[in-house]
Amino acid sequence: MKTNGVKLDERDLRIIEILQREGRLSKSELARRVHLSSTPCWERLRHLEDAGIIEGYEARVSLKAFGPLTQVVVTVELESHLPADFARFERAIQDHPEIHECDSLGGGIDYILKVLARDLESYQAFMDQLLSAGLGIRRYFTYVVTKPVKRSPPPVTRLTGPEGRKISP
Amino acid sequence: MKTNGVKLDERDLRIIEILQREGRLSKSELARRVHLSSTPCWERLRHLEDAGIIEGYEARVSLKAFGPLTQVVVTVELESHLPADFARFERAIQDHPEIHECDSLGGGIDYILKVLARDLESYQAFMDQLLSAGLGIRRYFTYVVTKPVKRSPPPVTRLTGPEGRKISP
DNA sequence: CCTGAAATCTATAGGTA
DNA sequence: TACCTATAGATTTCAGG
Repeated sequence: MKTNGVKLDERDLRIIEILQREGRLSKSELARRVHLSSTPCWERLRHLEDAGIIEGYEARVSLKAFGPLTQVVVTVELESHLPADFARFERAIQDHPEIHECDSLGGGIDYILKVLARDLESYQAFMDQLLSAGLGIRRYFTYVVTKPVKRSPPPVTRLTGPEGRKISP
Repeated sequence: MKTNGVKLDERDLRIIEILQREGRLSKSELARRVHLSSTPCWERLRHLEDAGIIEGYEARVSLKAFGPLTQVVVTVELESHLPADFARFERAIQDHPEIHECDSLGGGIDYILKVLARDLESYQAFMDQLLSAGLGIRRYFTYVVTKPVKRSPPPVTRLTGPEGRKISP
């Protein structure tokens, strides 16, 4: 990984913070918010994007609007922990849009998945298919999401020191 | 909840799909992509936003760029399952930006949290503080995220029938 | 759903401290 | 280096068909 560090000052962090919550704000309004004229603000934003600090922008969709839908959290333990087995599982995960979140975990659970399905029946049909795919899944646990309690952008700007800080893109 | 259903056709779903991945696409380019001129496309988008189907837009930030950071998945079980206890816990969750995801679950775990911290030490300090806050947490399990495997927009447009479908906003 | 046009925004050029 | 103003070209928004 290249570690050509980049200094981000308070203004850069503020730009990030604003766009994490209002991703489609116009560049001119953004400039107003951070007390800059449009050019330097535009240059800062371009830098944040080019450096890969801002990776992209996403519309956030209301699941309720499309409801009824079923969200499920699934924990997965694999049969075997050889690197090739992990790799095969992780590759397969990418092919299934139903799985929209997956993290590898330490501490007794190998993976945690977040699955979106029309209902529990189609969730189970999906899992049956996944289990039959020869991915070396030893066991899994299903936890239905009964209520989404909170979803907010990762607080990256709060975890960086108060003064300018090196960032590795 | 008002259930004034709204019909979404293929074009609307396509608009949603595109903006879920390219949230800052210009409206004129969006119109090009869905083979419309800019006015009707603009009207459709405005409707999706006004109806709350598209809730907002977010910049996606690279956690690696801000690294080293520690992501932790935490499962929580409460002492007591009275509605007031759930409510108190859920209210408290909102006040902590470190917790950027929280879902209420069925199946033996009450809540699952996603916590972002600078390192394991500050994660533990945060949890100690949360445990001392009198939220009725009986026990919790910590699973460090060793590798983010996948993150993609929820596939809402795939879960809706092929023809126009009623949506409740 | 279209065209057209005024208001606004974007991206760049050129200049100051 | 970091900021500014000015401006041509693109985009957004809306009126009218």
